[in-house]
Amino acid sequence: MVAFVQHDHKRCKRSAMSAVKALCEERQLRLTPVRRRTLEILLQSHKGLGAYEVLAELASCGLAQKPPQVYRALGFLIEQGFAHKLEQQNAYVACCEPSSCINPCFMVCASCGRVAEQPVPRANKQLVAAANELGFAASASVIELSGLCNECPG
Amino acid sequence: MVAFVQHDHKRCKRSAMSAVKALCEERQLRLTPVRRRTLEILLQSHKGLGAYEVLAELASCGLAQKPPQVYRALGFLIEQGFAHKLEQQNAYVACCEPSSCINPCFMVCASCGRVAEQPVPRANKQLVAAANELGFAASASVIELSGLCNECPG
DNA sequence: TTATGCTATGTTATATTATAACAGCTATAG
DNA sequence: CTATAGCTGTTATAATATAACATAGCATAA
Repeated sequence: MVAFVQHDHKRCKRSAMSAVKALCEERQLRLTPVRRRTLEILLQSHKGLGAYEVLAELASCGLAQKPPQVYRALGFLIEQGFAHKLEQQNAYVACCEPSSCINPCFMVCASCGRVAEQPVPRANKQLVAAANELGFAASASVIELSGLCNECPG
Repeated sequence: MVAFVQHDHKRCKRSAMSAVKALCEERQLRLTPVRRRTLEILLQSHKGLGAYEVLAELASCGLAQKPPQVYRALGFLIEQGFAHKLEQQNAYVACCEPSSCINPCFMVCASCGRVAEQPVPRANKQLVAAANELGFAASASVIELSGLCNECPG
């Protein structure tokens, strides 16, 4: 869940993947081979992956060869909240809590590149309230912190 | 200051520009014609502008013709905190408080495209604190809200 | 079964955003 | 003046992303 902390990542991947499967059934969506593999590739990594890196992986197992294919798969995953885009990096990460995640905050380590996703309900409330006071009705947020994780000495 | 609210934008531009001039003297930086004009172009607009839109403007007054030129000018302005990049849009905006702005929040209207910049010290504190608890030392933040401004009916 | 429509995939081509690398110019300090 | 540090100009190309259209798979209802 938090990339910076020791954890059983296999378990973490399995649980995200099975949550996604369940959500797809619920929503009557097709978790096709490309989509599924794309998610697996993202789950594999604790860093954000560029679209073309994902494409290379997909290509290496014969599932896609052209940019539109990976962008479609990523688009599907993002629309459904199964993955996120890190806007700072033009990179993509799997969502670690696909069934409950809204407006998360991403922490990106400037040294090792690893990314952790964390809900920040209090900060979100602050932001939405501040925006409301200016007459702005916020419907989505991008929150990305950069800095150093606990394993990378400053 | 807040794009969504009626205000005397000429005054607003003049004040940002003179703050930048002062800061450049203070910091012994050269506010060259390209840099100055780039800032003017950004100040002109309440929306984020793409680098190539800025370049077109610069070209139309004979100040630059090639991408590296505009990216250099934007790089300078951003480094100095005189402008910001909207990561969601790959667009650039002038900073409205160049002498005091840190980790601002941007509100981007999904309908009219206008952008407002706002300091959010409380939310920033929340975020940094939440990150610290996970052992992450945050040094910079990107906070961008999208939604509807008060002039755009939902 | 077969027609129908919807969703997903495959492919070509191209748009958009951004940077590397190097040559030449200019302001300024010594 | 002249050395130098920092800007500027230019070529070329990298990296990211999408439009548009053709094809295939699948669900379902006549």
